[in-house]
Amino acid sequence: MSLRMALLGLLSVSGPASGYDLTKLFESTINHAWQARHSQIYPELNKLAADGLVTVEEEGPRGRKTYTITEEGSRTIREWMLTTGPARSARDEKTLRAFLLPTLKPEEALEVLRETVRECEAKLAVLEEIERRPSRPRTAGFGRYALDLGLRHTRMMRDWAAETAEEIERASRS
Amino acid sequence: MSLRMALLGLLSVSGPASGYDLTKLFESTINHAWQARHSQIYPELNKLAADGLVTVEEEGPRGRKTYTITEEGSRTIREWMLTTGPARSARDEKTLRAFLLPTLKPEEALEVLRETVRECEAKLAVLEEIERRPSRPRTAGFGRYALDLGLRHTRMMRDWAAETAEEIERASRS
DNA sequence: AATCTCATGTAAATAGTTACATGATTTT
DNA sequence: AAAATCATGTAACTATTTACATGAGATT
Repeated sequence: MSLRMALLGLLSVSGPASGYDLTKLFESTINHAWQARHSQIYPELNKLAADGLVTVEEEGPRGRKTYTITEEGSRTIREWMLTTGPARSARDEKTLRAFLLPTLKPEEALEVLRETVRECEAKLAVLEEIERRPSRPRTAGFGRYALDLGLRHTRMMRDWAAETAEEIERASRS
Repeated sequence: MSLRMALLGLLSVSGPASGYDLTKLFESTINHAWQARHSQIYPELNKLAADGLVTVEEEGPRGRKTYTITEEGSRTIREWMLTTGPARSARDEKTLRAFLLPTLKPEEALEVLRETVRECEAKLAVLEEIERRPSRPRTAGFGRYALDLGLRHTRMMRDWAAETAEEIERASRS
């Protein structure tokens, strides 16, 4: 269901787009909250069209199909957004690794944490660069929230890794 | 692969356990980073046993099987933990919803954000309660990192939702 | 005796990944 | 002319969810 909603959401906020566009949009916007390959996106768009939630308004060169969200599609995404249910799937391999840190010896755990700090800082540099450059008006509002959450999440992770490393270091010295 | 590693990790840190125990451990510890039902856990444990990464050392009443991690299992989890690869899957439906907030009208988005704040605060109360009560020695180190990250994540989310709500309110007043 | 919790499993369906397949248009 | 990018798709495999199925032991 989430993939459907992600696609409807992107079409709703960014306007009409092709499967190819959506694949790239996925990568450049919601990538850190949800991932999908073109091999999953194309069939899903066909299903969405069959269900009347999107339409192909335009066919361009190289077989390009431009999808547009329909009234029914808009109603569907709106209802999903307003549905409050605690049944939210959350999977994060990085966090999983963090949980399993105690399986390692202190020196090994330290190395993993330091690597995490480095990765977070690299990601922060990218996100802060995006923050500085003005975005195209079409995705402005959308990008704002996404970016802000991404920045906060990455900083949180970096701080946790750094402080946990310090704690382990202190403990192993005593 | 992640489910295998989660199971090996839990067995490594918490000691021998049954599929039933592991199902509950999953829920009570790494639930916010990874989920798995018993219908996925039981077959995976059988595969792990077939691959020699765990053994059934003990069979109890009601067909209970107590799994223990083997030397090879320990080597496997250790290698996975030390492998740094940027190929980490991360899926979070809550964050996805946050991204799609611009599909809603400001008043609706506000309501969703306020609900998010309430949910985070409820979750924080639970986590802070766990933090206060002393844990059993067997899962102490494990619980520490998991809990700390969970607390930080939930606070980050709450603050983001609250501040974003304020921002939308300010914007809609002008 | 009934109900609850412990305990394990399988089957069917949906979701997601990896690999294969093809061809048009644009850029160098 | 070659290489890069645009563009869509399918097949096979793996992962995950939902629903079905069963029975033992403990508690009320």
